Amino acid sequence: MSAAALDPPRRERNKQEKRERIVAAARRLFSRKGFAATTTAQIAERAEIGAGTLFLYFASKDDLLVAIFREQMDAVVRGALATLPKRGSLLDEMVHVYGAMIDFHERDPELARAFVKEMLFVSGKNRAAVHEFIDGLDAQFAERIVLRQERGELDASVPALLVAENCFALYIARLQKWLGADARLASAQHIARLREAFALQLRVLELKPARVLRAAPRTASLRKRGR
Amino acid sequence: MSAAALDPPRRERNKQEKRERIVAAARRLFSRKGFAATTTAQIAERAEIGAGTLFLYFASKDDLLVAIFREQMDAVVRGALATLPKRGSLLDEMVHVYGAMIDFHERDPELARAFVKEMLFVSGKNRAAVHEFIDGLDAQFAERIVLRQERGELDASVPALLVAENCFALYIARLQKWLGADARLASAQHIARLREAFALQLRVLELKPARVLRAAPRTASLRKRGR
DNA sequence: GGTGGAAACTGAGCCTAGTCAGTTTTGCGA
DNA sequence: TCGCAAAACTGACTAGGCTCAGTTTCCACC
Repeated sequence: MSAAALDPPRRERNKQEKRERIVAAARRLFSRKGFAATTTAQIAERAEIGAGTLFLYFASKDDLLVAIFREQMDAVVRGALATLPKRGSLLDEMVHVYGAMIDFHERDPELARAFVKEMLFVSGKNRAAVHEFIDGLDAQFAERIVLRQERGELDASVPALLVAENCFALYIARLQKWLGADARLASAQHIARLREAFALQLRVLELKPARVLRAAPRTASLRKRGR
Repeated sequence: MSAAALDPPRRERNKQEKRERIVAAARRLFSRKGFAATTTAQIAERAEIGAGTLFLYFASKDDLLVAIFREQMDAVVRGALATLPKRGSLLDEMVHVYGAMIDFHERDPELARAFVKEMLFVSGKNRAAVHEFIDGLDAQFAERIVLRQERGELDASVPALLVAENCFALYIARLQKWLGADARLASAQHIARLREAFALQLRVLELKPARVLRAAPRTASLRKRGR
């Protein structure tokens, strides 16, 4: 009926719209009842599709979560990059961006937990998207490192991309530790920890003469930081 | 019958023995048919217990996997620590130990994948065990760092434990990336990558005058390493 | 040696992610 | 306008992890 003046890609449009309905339904239910307590049948019902249709769009419930979350992380990172502190140090910039992600994760730790657990293990289109996200982030910071290296502020003999990749590794590993814990630290504290870790990695970029200043008493270097 | 001269803790002994049977059955089935293809019912049958009994000993199938794997990793690390290269650098030592773990993971990537995905998110007794394992490993390396700091070989102003923790983070993050990939690199290549990452982190420990030697051409620092 | 109650155990059955044979919708060429 | 192949969709069904009400085993105390 009335299949009149629709752009040729009607099929495509329908599909896209259906996908949106699924995502919207899932988002709502996940945040309302939690990830584990939401069934795929409920999502399908709310999206007004058959129970099996959901799996034509997403390979699994986990896949769906990762797709949703990754899109949101994109926005978070874009926002953070747009509000970088003027004249801040590289460390400040990194903490600003990664801190924004951490704050976001803190809003719904159960979802974040499931996402962080899955993100590196999804396959298919989502896997590519996740890795593009990570590579993009690494590239952003690598660029900012190079910028400073060219300005002579940082040691130019250090491979910038590798530093950026290492920082992401520090972020993800600590995030997992944080979210994996039953009793969770406040995000502010977690960010402070991450800053320490970053600072240590970024020291390799410091120009040589600048160091040595505050030499700690030797035994202090093994001291356990309060947990 | 003949319940004669058994030590009082019979209950305890039975429990321990039953746990062993479950672990043995699971190990065998997992390595024979893979993790996903093994059902908890099969494990229970082989261990000669009821289907529900398994869950009195392990909270979930994942929990069981983590318990088994962690015990094995203990052995791997003990072995690697016992065969540390004499007179090797700190980097050599780290690559020796973490490389042994990677080689172990390569033997059964499907199991390793499942383990690595779960290990930081398990709860209960297993969670404590996993974190003891990690903390123990970090402490080992921190000790070796301090040793060299005291000998004057490394910069004593750098917090040793934090360096060790960062290295573990690099290990775990890269391991996840490696195991998450569909087409997997040979472990030797993966170890080489990890070595690079470690090397970069460990530079912070170098004594100041030693650096600058081979200054790379400035633009080279962003160059993408071949993948 | 008997007994009460706790700890350990069992397996039928529940729940839900994911499948697939069959049905409907769509786009296109005649 | 019609026919038809391919794409999209459906929901009854399956598999398997996990639960829990009921049963058995164990042991401390009489």
